[in-house]
Amino acid sequence: MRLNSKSRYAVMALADMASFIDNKPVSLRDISLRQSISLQYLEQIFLRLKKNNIVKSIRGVKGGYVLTKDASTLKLSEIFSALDENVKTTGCDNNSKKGCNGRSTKCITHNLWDELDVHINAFFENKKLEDLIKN
Amino acid sequence: MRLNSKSRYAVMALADMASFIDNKPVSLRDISLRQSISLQYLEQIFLRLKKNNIVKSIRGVKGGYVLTKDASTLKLSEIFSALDENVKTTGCDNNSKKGCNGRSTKCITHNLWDELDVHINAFFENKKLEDLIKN
DNA sequence: ATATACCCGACTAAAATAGTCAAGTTTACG
DNA sequence: CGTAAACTTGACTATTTTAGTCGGGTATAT
Ligand code: FES
Ligand code: FES
Repeated sequence: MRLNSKSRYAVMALADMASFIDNKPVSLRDISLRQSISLQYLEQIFLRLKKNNIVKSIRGVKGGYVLTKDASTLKLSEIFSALDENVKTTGCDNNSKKGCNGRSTKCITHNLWDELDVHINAFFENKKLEDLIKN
Repeated sequence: MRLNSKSRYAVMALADMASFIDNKPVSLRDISLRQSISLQYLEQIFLRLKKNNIVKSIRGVKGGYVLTKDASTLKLSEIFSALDENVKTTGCDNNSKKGCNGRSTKCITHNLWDELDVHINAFFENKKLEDLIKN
């Protein structure tokens, strides 16, 4: 099981922002340099974060991004869902009655993977952005 | 985060075997039919399981596979590692001192992903094959 | 004016995934 | 003995996902 780089970078970038507590906007260029993440990749990521109201943008010179909520209330699960990075270990469509094998009942492992999803999501639900900057 | 089909099928197939408690060998053909998994894919999977001593094989007519240990002691983590399906959410080489960004120190999110790995692995470590057949 | 910084859609090389194919070997059973 | 059932093994492939890049915008402080 891997984590994709978009999510990893998103958390990294937001943690970077949060560690500079002055509420001036932070430019992606700065994050890019400090964290060694491609600027153009960051732009892609922040578009998503913005659309999902995790950051807001200020355009023009001296512009950048600011967090819309405090790092102490921002959950990792919010960040992940903003990037469509959802945990899904089942092989079937969870919204359907059908199983991963195409049959009309769920397979013998379905409940296990369901439990696993819950287990992993709990981690993201309980972690706040703040938790990783007070290090 | 997804789970690959090899691991999912491996657990499914082993659970199938474990639910027939008579200790006669179970043929892949039977598992294939009961669980709707491609026979040839199962062969590939069981090669791995055999090499890692999770099952043993009996060749020839009336042959098949049998579990080498009891379902009550077989941990999911053993199955996963047999298939090289390891949890790894960090972006860096954990054995190296270097960070995911190529620098000489670990990045600001490294400890978080490390914690996540531990969290997920704990699930596989605590789950036994038996847990999913007494349903 | 102009440089800084966000905005956004399209594109792509490389890797991973989810299998299939083909050609064996071994052994129970009639 | 012959044969079918079942394991063994390596190679191959189509598709999808990943991890970005490219290129052309628009807004605004100075
Ligand atoms: S994983 Fe949902 S039915 Fe198999
Ligand atoms: S994830 Fe290990 S250094 Fe970034």
